[in-house]
Amino acid sequence: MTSNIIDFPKASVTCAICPWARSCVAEGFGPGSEDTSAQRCAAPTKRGQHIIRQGDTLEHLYVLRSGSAKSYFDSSDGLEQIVAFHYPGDLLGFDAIGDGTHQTSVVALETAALCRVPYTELEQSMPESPKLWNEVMRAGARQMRDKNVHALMLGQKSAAARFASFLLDVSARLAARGCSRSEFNLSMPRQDIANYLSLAVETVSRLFGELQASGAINVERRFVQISCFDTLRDVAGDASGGSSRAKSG
Amino acid sequence: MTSNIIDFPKASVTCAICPWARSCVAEGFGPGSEDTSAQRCAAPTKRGQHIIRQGDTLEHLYVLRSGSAKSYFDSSDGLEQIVAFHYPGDLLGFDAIGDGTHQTSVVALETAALCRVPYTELEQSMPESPKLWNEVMRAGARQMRDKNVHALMLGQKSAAARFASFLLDVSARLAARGCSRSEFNLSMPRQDIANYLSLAVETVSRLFGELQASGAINVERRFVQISCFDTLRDVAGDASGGSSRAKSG
DNA sequence: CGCCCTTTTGAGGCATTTCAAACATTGTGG
DNA sequence: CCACAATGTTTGAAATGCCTCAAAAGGGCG
Repeated sequence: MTSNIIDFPKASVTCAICPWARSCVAEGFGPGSEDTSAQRCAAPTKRGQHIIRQGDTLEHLYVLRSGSAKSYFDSSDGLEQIVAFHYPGDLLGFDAIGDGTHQTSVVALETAALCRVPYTELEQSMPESPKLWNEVMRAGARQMRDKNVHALMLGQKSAAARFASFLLDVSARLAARGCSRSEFNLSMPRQDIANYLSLAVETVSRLFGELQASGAINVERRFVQISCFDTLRDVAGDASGGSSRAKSG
Repeated sequence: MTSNIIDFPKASVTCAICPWARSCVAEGFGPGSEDTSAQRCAAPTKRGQHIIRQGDTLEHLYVLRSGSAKSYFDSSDGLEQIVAFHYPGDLLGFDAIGDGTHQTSVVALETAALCRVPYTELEQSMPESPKLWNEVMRAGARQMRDKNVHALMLGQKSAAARFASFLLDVSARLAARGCSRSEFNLSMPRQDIANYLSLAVETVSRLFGELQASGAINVERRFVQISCFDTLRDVAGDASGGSSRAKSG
């Protein structure tokens, strides 16, 4: 078992039978959505393959149907920051709406199925399906909240607190998709966790070890079992010698 | 001179005479926008007053017309992170669209004029004015890009690089609004700069001193003169002993 | 089976924080 | 208009959390 999320059927997928339809922004797209939705499903994407490349012109938005992905941002000076991990139901590519150019790259962390939504088509459907647009906008706004949480984590929390927050976050996201909240496989390498949390890989490795030693979790490579959520929440709060840096006026 | 932005007329303001209309998401709102726009202008807000409070139900979106503001996010554990500074033309409150609740607080940094847009009204106008909605969405997407840049800055750059990036960013934003890019007043205290960049106030103070000593800038309290943009760009890159922490796979 | 990527562990170093104190500025009431 | 308080800013010295460097052990895959 390497993936938490059951694979999505590869062909003839309709929103009607999609397990994620309820929480999916693509649901209800256009008139007669059951028929048209199938053709919007892109071919499965394997681990490491790019779904979106930073700098590309906006042609499609995507909805992740199965598997997982990361999106990252490259600066002009060669720095790279992973800004989000994605799970089924997530909208990919929203930031490209700003100026018609994708601002982040998105790459599959494991075999993934996608819905591909042509943006011009989506744009033209706006007057007749305001509800769908509202959904897209709401998905964007939710991502914005996530980014605020991420910024707070990077800015104000200690390494241990960031790490515990990350585990709780993954747990919650998987639980929201019907998986176990206490047992799951991380789909990303330590390196990606480190980058997302802005820590050194070695620090992440040590934090895994420390949390395991404390009895709060059990780790076997990428397989994680959470045995004490309270401990995790304590650490994620500001338990450790977390700096109280940069308070706001 | 404490403000870079000339004060906006307080009453009877119409989009037609608004200096920021071209880059404003509120422009073109509804039919007969010139007449209706005036009533959408909220009373001027003084320094320290809240425009939006985190947790409030979404009732209005706002457009900043003059002055400046900051938005910040409070975590359940009492931590606080400033996530953005705002200048005229900026849309405020987008993140509330996610679940109908404002996710960040917004407070004026100096006397500010605002356009207040009732959200239900805006929502109902969607079918007839898709262009406006597109503008709102684009504004949101641009903010998302800004947040990615912010995350990269917090995660990957040294204190000096963050600080130089900040000065260049403010300079660019003011320049885009017709102000001098090389001479301006910062509207926020050191404490807010420190929080936004996730540094200690003392570090920010020292960085001001160091950049001034290097001759790149001149500082007099909150008044900043940039004399060498190249130096600033160098520092903002990854010049100093910036950690190459957390590279992504 | 051997190569490469990932993960782990240890020891030392440094960037930035924390603590401490003085100074400047703004606002307020007498 | 001045005294006083509150806030904002600067500077110095010491402490520390996390990184960097170094090296080895553990899987995955051709």
